[in-house]
Amino acid sequence: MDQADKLLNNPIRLVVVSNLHQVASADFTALIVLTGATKGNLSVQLKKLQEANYIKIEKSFKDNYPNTRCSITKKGRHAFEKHVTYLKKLLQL
Amino acid sequence: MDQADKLLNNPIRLVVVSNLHQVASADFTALIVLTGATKGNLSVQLKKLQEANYIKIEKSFKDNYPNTRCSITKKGRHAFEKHVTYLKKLLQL
DNA sequence: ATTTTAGGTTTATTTTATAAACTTGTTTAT
DNA sequence: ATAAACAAGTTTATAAAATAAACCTAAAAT
Repeated sequence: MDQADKLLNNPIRLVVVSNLHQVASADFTALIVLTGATKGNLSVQLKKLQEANYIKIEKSFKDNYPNTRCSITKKGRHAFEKHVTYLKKLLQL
Repeated sequence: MDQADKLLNNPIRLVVVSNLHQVASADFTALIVLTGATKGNLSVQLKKLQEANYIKIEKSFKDNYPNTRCSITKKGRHAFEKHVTYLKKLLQL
């Protein structure tokens, strides 16, 4: 029934998904600042979210530099909301 | 400043601490039921919480059987409350 | 007396998290 | 024009964590 979402236990991924739940999209650099993660770590965590189809990653070039832009998917949004519901119940919020 | 508590990322530990935050004490068997964890896993997670001084573990014999009773410490309570505050802020609750 | 149940712990294994090292290309300084 | 520094990531090696299987000790049941 009501369970913790395994992907959303990790604090970096939770911050990312929580943010993408609010903001249409965010790029790699913004997520580095937001999470405080190293680039390598963020790269791995984003790939996991993408593989689970929680987020969509679009690569392009911006001002001559590679740019990685992330946005939440319907599935990701749903998972996030379910996880929040679970937490609220557990923590009595 | 405001950060996720590493020990409370794990869902089993979160459920345990959340419960002990409300109930004076709970024994091993009750926590097995509550968390749905295997005995081995719960044993490990409780030890981690104890090593961090988040919970106190008292062993005795009850009806001739060993009985492991857990309760939250001041430090555990504080950590839990801080973590909840962090989550509320992050998730906008 | 041996099998099953109770209440755990320890150990082995898999998974996960993380940072260091690497890659590819761009801009700036010499 | 070349070298050095910067930008934006990815891959890989390593450390840490999660988990379940196997194990232990004793009690109760058959």
